[in-house]
This record gives sequence, C-alpha cells and structure tokens, in this order.
Amino acid sequence: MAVSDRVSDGEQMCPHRLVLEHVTSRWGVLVLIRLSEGPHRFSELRRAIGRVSEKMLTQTLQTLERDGLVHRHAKPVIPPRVDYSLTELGREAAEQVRALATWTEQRMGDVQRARRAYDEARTAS
Amino acid sequence: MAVSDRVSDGEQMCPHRLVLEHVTSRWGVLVLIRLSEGPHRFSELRRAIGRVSEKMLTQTLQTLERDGLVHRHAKPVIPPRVDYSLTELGREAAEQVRALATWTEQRMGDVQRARRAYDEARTAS
DNA sequence: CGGTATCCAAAAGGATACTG
DNA sequence: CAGTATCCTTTTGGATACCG
Repeated sequence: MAVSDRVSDGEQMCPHRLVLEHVTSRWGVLVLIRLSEGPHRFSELRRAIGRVSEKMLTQTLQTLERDGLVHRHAKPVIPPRVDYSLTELGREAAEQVRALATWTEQRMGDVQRARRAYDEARTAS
Repeated sequence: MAVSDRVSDGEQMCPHRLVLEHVTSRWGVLVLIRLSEGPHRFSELRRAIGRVSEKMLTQTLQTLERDGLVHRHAKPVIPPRVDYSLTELGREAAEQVRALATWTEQRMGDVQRARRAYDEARTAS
C-alpha cells in the first residue's frame, strides 16, 4: 500500500499523492477492477485476485474504505459474512485506473519493442 | 520504481502491470508530468521535482527510457549536457496519469471527508 | 469466515563518495 | 554536469498462529 501502515501517513507530501498511490498500488488496482464488476465477499476477492495474502488484501480494503472508495457491509451472522462494493467515488476511481490499465495493455507491444531496442543497443558491447 | 532494479524484472506477473507500476511510481508520475510541459535537463528535473535523490531520478529516467516513454539526448560536450523529453508513447502515458492525478485532486475533498468520518467512527471507542 | 498480531525476508530508497 | 558505486536505513509484504 505504498504507505507504512495507514495510521501514520504523517510524512511530508501533497495529500492527493497518497490517494493516487492507494488506487494505483499493486493490490489497489486489482481490487478496484474486480469490484467494478460487482460486489464481492472477502474470500471471493481473494480467490479472484489470486496470489494475494490475507494481510495485504485486508490492508488494501481498509485503506480504500477509509478513503471512501469502497463500502464494507458486515452482516452479523455466524459464520461472519462481509461484502465489499464500490462507492460512487470508487466507481470513478475504478474507471480512471481501468483507462490507464487498458492503455498499458494496448500499448504493450510498443513498449516491448522499445525495450528490445534499448537492450540490444547495450548488449552489443 | 516498484521493481527491484530493472535488470531482473523476471517475476511472475502480467507484463503490463510492470509498465503500469513504472508510470504510476512515486517519481514516474512527477517526471512524466514535468516532461509533458517540455524537455528538461537532468538537473532541471531534479530541481523542479524537489526532494528526489540523484539515484532515484536516474533510475526512474532509465526505466521510462527503456519502456520507450522518454527520449534521452546526450550532447557530447564538456561539461556533459543531457536533455530528456517525452516520446509519442510517453505523451499518451502522461495524459493518462495527468487525468488520474487531476481526478484525485478534484475529489480530494470527498476523500478527506470520508477519512474523518471513518476515523471518528472508531475513535469514538 | 474474516479478520488481527507478530515475526521475518526482501525490496525500495536515501546519503555519500567517486568518475568521465 | 550527469551520472555510477557502495553502504545503510526504512518500507513492504509474505508466512504463520491465533481470535470473535
């Protein structure tokens, strides 16, 4: 999550850089995109995303919830059931990261060509 | 730069996630936005951005250059002079991150309100 | 099930000294 | 000036064990 453990966040930096880091963080991006397809339970998200530890998923969800991007609905049943969904703010954020993600996907070919050119230029000692 | 030291980059992850991390990295964002205003020398960028170490700026620029987003023009003079500018690909990337940055700036008020509400809800032991 | 707490390994990143 | 190389601190993130 780019920031130590949320509780602090007391560095010296323009505040919106932090939000930017939350939504573009490794797991933040994936959570936002998954949730933009509809509400998910904790374990559904965990499976859908793949190799994410409970700790990181929890941390990511809490940060996004605190920022008002994700809504957490805990049903007081046994066993516990918690559903996560996007708020309106979260839907907007998700659209933005989707746009960026889509762009990188589309332009990946160009990037890889550039990398090959770059690498060759210096491998040719 | 989110990834160890570029040279490796050999983890297990869809490749475009890496590009996404490069352009949204702490310094990547700032470099792209600065360069979208026009070419800059190394030291100009350093001053314009503020508290960035030489190491991180160099690393960021090299990564973006390798990805084909930034063009590096080194003039063979003494003392050395190196100008950096965006490629077409880089301009596209810069536009995307600008959009995201602008969004976070505009919605910062909502985010901060959400945070206060969140924090109060649990400070009220 | 949906977390929290703790511990530890790995990676990011800054400071400093040095070079063409 | 524009880096590179080295060292060292901070942050990140995974594994594990436990709780309501």
